[in-house]
Amino acid sequence: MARPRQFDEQDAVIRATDLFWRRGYNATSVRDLGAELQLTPSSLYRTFTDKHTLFLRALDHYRATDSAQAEQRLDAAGRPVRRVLRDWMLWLVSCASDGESGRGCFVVNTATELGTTDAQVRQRTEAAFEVTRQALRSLLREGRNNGELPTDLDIDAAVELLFTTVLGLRVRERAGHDPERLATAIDAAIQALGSTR
Amino acid sequence: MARPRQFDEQDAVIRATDLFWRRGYNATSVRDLGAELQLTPSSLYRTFTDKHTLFLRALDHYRATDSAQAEQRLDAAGRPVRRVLRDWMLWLVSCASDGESGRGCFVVNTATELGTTDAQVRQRTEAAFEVTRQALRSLLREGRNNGELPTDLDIDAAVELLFTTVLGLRVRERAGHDPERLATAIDAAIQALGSTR
DNA sequence: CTCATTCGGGAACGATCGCTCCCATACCTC
DNA sequence: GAGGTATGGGAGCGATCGTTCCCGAATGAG
Repeated sequence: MARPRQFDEQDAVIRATDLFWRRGYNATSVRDLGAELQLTPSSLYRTFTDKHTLFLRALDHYRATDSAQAEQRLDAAGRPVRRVLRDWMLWLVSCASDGESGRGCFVVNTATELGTTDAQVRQRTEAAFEVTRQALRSLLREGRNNGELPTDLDIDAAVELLFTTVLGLRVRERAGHDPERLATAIDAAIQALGSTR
Repeated sequence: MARPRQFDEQDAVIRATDLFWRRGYNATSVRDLGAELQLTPSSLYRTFTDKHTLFLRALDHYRATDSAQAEQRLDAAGRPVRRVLRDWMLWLVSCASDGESGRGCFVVNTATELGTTDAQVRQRTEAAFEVTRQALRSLLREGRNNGELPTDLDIDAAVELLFTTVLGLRVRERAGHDPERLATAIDAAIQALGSTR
């Protein structure tokens, strides 16, 4: 029934995610979004309700694509655990640098910009964080079980350290820090897991 | 000559720092600042030129007080290096929680919000980061020299790991994460330094 | 005291903010 | 084809943005 859309809603969400990711929530205006998504204010509001709702959509899309890809790359699937972890972290601080640099992580940027002020946003960032922690936990458990990591490794402590390190790496990538130094930090974090094997 | 100020400029900078710290640059309006600093727009602009310049003043003030205090707490002065490091990191994630929580680190918040877009801001955040790294380096060197840390400790790598961890801790404090988990991450980071002594 | 100078207070500038409304247009259903 | 419906385009809403200007008040210098 009625006239169909002339734009792809999913594509619009992708462009919105990119813009929010680079500039943050407050620095991105509805008119910026309109120009980037190539749709008028009326279409934008009819489709996405308002700026805040579109931002939540962008966060959800980021989690369903970028975050999901990160989680997938953490799946060992028989490969050496240390290698998987190292490649994963190196990818985290370099993937955003393809083409243009300093985007960091959309979730981390959002968490620091909005803090705990927005309940809906916080729920999503926390969920994204928890997924990462769980993926790290699974990987470390697998490494400990198959002997690649020390049998007395404190998984909970290692997860907290690695997860915290990852957040720091994301901040540093956003801040434009030297990739070699980030690589040094990554190797040090992995070495902290212990020396078995 | 002429009429003197009725307000304390330094006190105004302190209040401005507090506001920028909590809300970030873009989310803080000049009128918000005026209400907090209890001065009219004309006084604000006559004294601080404009919003951006006042923000730089706030960043400088933060570095001269909070950052300087952090650096000071990293000075071992004969105390055990691990203990100094642990107390320092615990203080980092708890000091901002006195009274009101989730402020994180003003420098980290700024670096993630503005990224590398603002040259004047970036210069200041990078300078603050470098000070922290140097303080960590000095502490680790002292620990290695007096036998508290392994003699074969890779100082550069350890600095990168600790510094990255600290940034992650700041993000997590801002995000309202459980202090106990942050403490777990801190202990894991220190344990990663090695087991001598 | 006089005067130049800077102050505090506040109105108001143009621009932009997030958002709404209207209408001709284009499509699906019947 | 006719009718109902959601679309795209765009003017424009009130509010707020960062900033400027003006003016009476208060002060130090001569």
